Amino acid sequence: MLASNAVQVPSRTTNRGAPAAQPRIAACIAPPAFAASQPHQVVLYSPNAEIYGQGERAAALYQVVFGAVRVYRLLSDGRRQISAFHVAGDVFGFEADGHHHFFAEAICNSAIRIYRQPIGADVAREILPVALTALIRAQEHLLVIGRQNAAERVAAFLLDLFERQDGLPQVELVMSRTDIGDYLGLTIETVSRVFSKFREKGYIRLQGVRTVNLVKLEALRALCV
Amino acid sequence: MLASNAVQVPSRTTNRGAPAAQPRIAACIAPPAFAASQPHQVVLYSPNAEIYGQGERAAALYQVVFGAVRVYRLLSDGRRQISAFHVAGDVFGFEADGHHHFFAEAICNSAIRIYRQPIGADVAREILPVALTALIRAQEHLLVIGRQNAAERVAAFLLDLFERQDGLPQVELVMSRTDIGDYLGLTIETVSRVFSKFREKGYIRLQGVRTVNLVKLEALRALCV
DNA sequence: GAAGAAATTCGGTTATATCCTAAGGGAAAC
DNA sequence: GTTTCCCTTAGGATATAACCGAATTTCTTC
Repeated sequence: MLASNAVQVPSRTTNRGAPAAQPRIAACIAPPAFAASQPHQVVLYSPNAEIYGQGERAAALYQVVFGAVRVYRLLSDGRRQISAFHVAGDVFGFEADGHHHFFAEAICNSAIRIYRQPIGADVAREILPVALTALIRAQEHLLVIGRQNAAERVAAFLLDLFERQDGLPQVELVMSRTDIGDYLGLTIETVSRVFSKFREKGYIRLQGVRTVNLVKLEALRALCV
Repeated sequence: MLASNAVQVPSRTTNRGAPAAQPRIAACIAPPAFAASQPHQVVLYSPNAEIYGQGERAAALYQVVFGAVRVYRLLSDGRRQISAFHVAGDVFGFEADGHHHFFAEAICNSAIRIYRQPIGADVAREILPVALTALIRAQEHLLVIGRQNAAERVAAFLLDLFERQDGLPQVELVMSRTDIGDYLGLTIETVSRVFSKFREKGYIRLQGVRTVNLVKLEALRALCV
């Protein structure tokens, strides 16, 4: 079905999660289409498996078929900043100079569609709006972590997930508290405290640790205006 | 030379700077070219003049001919996050959905080349790498304000200016301490204190308030690795 | 050159989030 | 069913940067 030389084997395992498993080539499922007309392959990744690493040559675009991905950068002492989470349908892996400036890892079991063709004018026109959306998201996130306090950051995070889920008020957190903290520029203790405070105030209801019901949307919205 | 209906008049004045002056149409100078083949106009802006505002319809791309621009976003209580500074040659004003999500203002007297044409496939291919560079810059800035302390942020800021100036160790700060603070997610007092500390340690030398000599580049680099 | 206004720097206090430690809970493995 | 491990929650001390007030410098304007 697919040539074996197309398999990408993760070269690196992070020190934050479980050992990365070998990605396997999946049957070609057909979920949210981006450029399905373009030749591509679909690769499966286990939790915490590296999809690409900082410094590697970049020659592909990636689209989440199912699962979730975190894109992040590290300081030498281990401090980590997650710049984005990606879920089904999202395209990521844009690089300007042929090299990856970030790490990308699967958060949970995930399937990633990989496009390895060079970008022609037609493709550029297709992915430009996707790249611009990512740019705006990143710049809006700058406001959140640069100028908002802990509660405001968490509220913005929950509302962002909410809106990405087409307004379903029950939000599934695929990522851990550590991931959320590293995305919001906070520690896990602070994230946990804010979740507790929101629960006490009746803004949210927690079913287990990974399921959040947004009860008082207005209160959350009022926090991050 | 240029049609008078092409003049863009700033509709809004910020509460942070001096009143905005009317932009005037400039003679067509010919500095760093981006898409000089495309039809465009050049508009002059006075310090603190608004180039575009959040919510306005976005139908143009902008390139700094000379001067400097800040792009920022506001919270309702006035907190401000500057997402980028742009200097001669930089292209900005990308928007994904036909609306501006940010404000753009001239910092000093500036000339801006404005391209109003819709983006075709050929143009998309040309500006995609520019947009991707902006995306990477924004995401790298997330690491700075999300995970680095005050000294590390200022060091990263100075080194960024240094590298954008092709390695000239004398850096001219076109922006105020307030702007720097709002770019780094710090208050002006903290920015000022870090400058003083760097001066005491011999990392930098200050000639006046707006001229910085980077004396110990290695020390600054060591701060933000 | 003098006066006024704005921007910057400085000092001290306070608040927020981190750091550190430990307890509690849930999922996976045995 | 039990154990183990990891993630999460919780509590208290600490540190960093914000906040407040004021002095100083720099730039404008006359």
